[in-house]
Amino acid sequence: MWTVEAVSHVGLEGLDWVSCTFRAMLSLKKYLTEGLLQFTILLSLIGVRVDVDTYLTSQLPPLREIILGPSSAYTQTQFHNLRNTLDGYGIHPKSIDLDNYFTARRLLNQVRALDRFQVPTTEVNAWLVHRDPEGSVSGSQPSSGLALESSSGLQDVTGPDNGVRESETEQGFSEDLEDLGAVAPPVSGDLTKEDIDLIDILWRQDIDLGAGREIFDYSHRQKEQDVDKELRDGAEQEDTWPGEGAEALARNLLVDGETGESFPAQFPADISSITEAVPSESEPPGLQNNLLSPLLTGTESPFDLEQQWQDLMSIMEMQAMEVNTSTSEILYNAPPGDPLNTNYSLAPNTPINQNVSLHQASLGGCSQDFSLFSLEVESLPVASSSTLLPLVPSNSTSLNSTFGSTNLAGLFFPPQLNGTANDTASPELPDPLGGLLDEAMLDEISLMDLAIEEGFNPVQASQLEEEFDSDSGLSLDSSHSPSSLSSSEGSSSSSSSSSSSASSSASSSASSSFSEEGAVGYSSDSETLDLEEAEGAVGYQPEYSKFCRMSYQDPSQLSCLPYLEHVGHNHTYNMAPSALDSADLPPPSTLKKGSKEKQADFLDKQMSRDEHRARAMKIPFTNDKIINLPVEEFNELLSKYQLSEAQLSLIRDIRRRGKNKMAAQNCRKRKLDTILNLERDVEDLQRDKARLLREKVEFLRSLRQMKQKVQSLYQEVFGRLRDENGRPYSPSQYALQYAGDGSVLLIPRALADQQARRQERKPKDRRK
DNA sequence: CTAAACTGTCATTTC
DNA sequence: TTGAAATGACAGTTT
Repeated sequence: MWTVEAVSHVGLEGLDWVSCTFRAMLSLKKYLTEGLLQFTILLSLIGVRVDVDTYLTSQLPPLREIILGPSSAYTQTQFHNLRNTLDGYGIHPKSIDLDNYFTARRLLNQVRALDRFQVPTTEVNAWLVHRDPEGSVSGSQPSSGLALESSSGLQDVTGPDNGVRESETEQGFSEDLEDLGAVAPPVSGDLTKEDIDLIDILWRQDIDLGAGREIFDYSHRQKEQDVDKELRDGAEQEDTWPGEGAEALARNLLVDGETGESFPAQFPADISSITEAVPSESEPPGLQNNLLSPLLTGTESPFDLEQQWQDLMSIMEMQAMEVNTSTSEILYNAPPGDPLNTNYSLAPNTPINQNVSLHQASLGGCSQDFSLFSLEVESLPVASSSTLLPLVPSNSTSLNSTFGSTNLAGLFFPPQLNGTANDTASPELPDPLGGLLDEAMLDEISLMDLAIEEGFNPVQASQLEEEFDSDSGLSLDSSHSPSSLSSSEGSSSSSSSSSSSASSSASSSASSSFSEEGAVGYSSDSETLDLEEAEGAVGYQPEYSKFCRMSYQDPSQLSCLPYLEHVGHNHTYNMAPSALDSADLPPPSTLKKGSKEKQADFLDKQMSRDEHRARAMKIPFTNDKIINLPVEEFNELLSKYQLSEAQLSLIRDIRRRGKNKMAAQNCRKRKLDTILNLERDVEDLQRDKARLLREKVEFLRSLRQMKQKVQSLYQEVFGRLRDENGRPYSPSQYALQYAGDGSVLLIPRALADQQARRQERKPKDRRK
């Protein structure tokens, strides 16, 4: 259904575009916007990171999410870090894994950067400067094909605001660097103005999305929330324990969104200052768009684009679906009204065809793994004996070709392909972007091979992205933890189901280990417990979503976060009861005192109520153990310590609640699975029903044809029969009867009627 | 600000 | 009989 909607949507857009082709400015901008978007998403889908997203304005916040899924925040963080790494700016010294990762990827990214598609910033800006004298009047009334290029914000670019903006940009950037604890001067020799702008734009876009870089750092977000909370009601403290210095520290220290580095900040947080430094944030699209891309304006509805790209993602999902079912799906989607309607199987033809066009337009040649699509495309005409058949050959050839002008035209002219003129081949369509985008795209496509050689399969990545709802193409590691794989269960009928189970289970070890071990500072064997937890208890751990809601499904990746890396590797704490109190206190004299305190503070915020209670009651072991230990070991553990009645009661409550919590989670998961399974069953049954109905229609049709054939043969034979006088028999008096042995007898009509009646009764009698 | 979704908890039932 | 699991219901929190 969505496919039809998506295609029709694109088709409408396309018609609109066609009608406005030569009026052009708005249309061209729209065209370019869509084109860039499609281009970007397409490449993102196949694993080539083109940061056109960067150049899109804040009006398109969902884009990143659509491309990368909910994990995009993490990817974004990576990207910032990547740029920082590439540009020589400071990365957090503690994030060794991250550094290794980026070191490993640096070459590829540098190579990519060489050929990076950079239409919007420098080149276009310069071009706009040239256009300024003549086209600065207004962008809304383009009179020629060229004038239309002058976007509405041209004045702003070259006007006084530009200088202001640049200075502000640099100011903001230097602030950024300061915030990052940068080791390089704000404008180093390696950094071009373009780079600065790019970074600025990236940053700005992040802010556009509602947050600074900090948004990608959960610790920081959490800390911010906590700090805010503390500021709001400082008396709320439920459980206080020694080490309040951390909180005091938290008031003055903020964690950098990318590096995790602490830095002093005046309240309110740095976001506000950033926003002040970048005044275009709050301004209407004009200036901003100029900065980002003069080709883009605010005319495009984000929702439409979002819809389109969600549809695109859905198409990618469809790629993973079983292709053989397409026919029955078609039947299923057809209006089930009259099964005898001969149009029954033909009804969805139009959507099908549009669907094919969309595939070509959006996905053609994007991967070598396209056999599914071509299969589908080629199999569709079988089911749809329609006038749209001639389209198929061109489509299949296009599918097999690489990105060229043809496919680009298909990419950027989906409207025409999907519109009424389905047969019109794309090559003769005007392609103003042709050369420009061709090269860029081809370059990126060629670079895609590098990515593949790197062990990164874009198709797999996109599928993984769908399955696990995480791990964007540039995630650190596409491998998932064993627990996530093992617990993704066969019961998961749909992607959502599998994603929930996988993500939750994958996260269980990470979340619990961090929240417990990191926060409390004891329990050296929480990992084994976590494994048990993940395997034995279905592994649905909601703390995960609290802890790193952003993207992390793979616990191994957590180590790449600086502030988590410290925690994750912190196995130095032991569970000795005597060490508890000292562990609770932040280590007084360490080099990383500040960060440790901060982490303790942060992780403290992550603790559940029971954990706080346990800490308050000085329970000498982790809630993890309390909850997950078998009864014997649990009792054994209790016997080791001399606990007060209150402590024992609390421990029992914690155990009960913990067990019940997991039970509730399992229960809900089970419920959800049941619902999903039922849903799938219903779908299957409906599919079967549709298939059976179709077969019935076929049988009835063939039966009718055979009857007609028999009737005509009967009449022919009967008409040739002559009596002894050479006259034909009267049909009213005689009839032909088929004998069991295949012979045909001519008998009187009355006798034939009698026998017919008998034969009619017999089945009825049998039924009775 | 509100509705919906999510999550934790309790009470009770089931195994 | 007891403990653990399952589940409905409710409340608090987040989106």
